[in-house]
Amino acid sequence: MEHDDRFGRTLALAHKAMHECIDERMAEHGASLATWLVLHHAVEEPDLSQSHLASRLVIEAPTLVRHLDKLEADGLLQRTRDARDRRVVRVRVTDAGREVEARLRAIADEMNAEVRAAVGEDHEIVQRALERIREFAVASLAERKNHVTAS
Amino acid sequence: MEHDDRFGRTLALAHKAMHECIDERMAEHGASLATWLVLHHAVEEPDLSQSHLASRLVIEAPTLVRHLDKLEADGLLQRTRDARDRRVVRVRVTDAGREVEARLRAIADEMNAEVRAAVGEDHEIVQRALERIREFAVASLAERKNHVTAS
DNA sequence: CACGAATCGTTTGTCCGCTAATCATTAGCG
DNA sequence: CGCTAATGATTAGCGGACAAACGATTCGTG
Repeated sequence: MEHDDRFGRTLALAHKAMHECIDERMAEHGASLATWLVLHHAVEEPDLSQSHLASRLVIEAPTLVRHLDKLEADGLLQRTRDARDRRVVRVRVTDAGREVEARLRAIADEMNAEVRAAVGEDHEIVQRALERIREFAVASLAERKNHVTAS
Repeated sequence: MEHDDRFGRTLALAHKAMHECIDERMAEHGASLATWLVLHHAVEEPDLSQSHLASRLVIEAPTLVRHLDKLEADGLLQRTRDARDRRVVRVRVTDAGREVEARLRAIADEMNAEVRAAVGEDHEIVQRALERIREFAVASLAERKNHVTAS
């Protein structure tokens, strides 16, 4: 009783605990999960524009700006205006940034392996289920927006 | 390729999409997921102290204070100082608050059912897996803190 | 070619979460 | 008894997300 077996609640609590755990581990290296994600995607795809990088990260442009401000101030990446289209800013990770990213990625990979082990043999089922949840929610949201614009 | 099959990422994206979807539905009633959760737990267990309510919600006391400020200003609940221990504040939902809570709970239940359907027959497996993830992360975090205090 | 529309990055302001510090009150112990 | 310690709520301030509005630039169509 009182266990509140709502799916969304379980999902939220699992997410919160895992996020907190990773954040804590990365904090020992003076970083955070959010800034690592930026750094990671910027390493994976060099010279992205900020808007493209934001869409890879599934965050909005203003959120990205602050992370880039911090990472640039820490000397982990550089912002350069594109010569051909002077509106866009290209993001490039420095050597120091690549080193930090590698250390943080090791943490993320380790955490990932531990969680996968904790889940056990069902991890593929679970991962697919999570993807379906996301697809459903995104579709539901999109449909709602259509109704609004149609009204 | 480039699919980034990290478990934590999938979890985070599913959580984000579902949270956004529920928030959007509740926004049509002038509410948010966060404030509904407060209202809901306050209805379920009347006359809780704020610190106990916060622990039920798995948020910190200062976070709760702001939600209570808003809900009280909207006339959905009342705060009264306990006579026996004048430090504690007891939270009681008003009739208007109960009405709003019921409407929002209907939204939550509907969303829950839809997500469960989207997941399919594996929903129990998935829910248990999410609970294991949380347990692992919480345990890992606690152990880390022990090491810190022991050092 | 020129002017209105779209695009890109940024600023501003809000929401929700946290920690650290503060204030009132109560508990406990000398 | 009285003083210190602990407890409950609050305030202040920060991190990370968002939307809305703004300047700068480029596009596109007349």
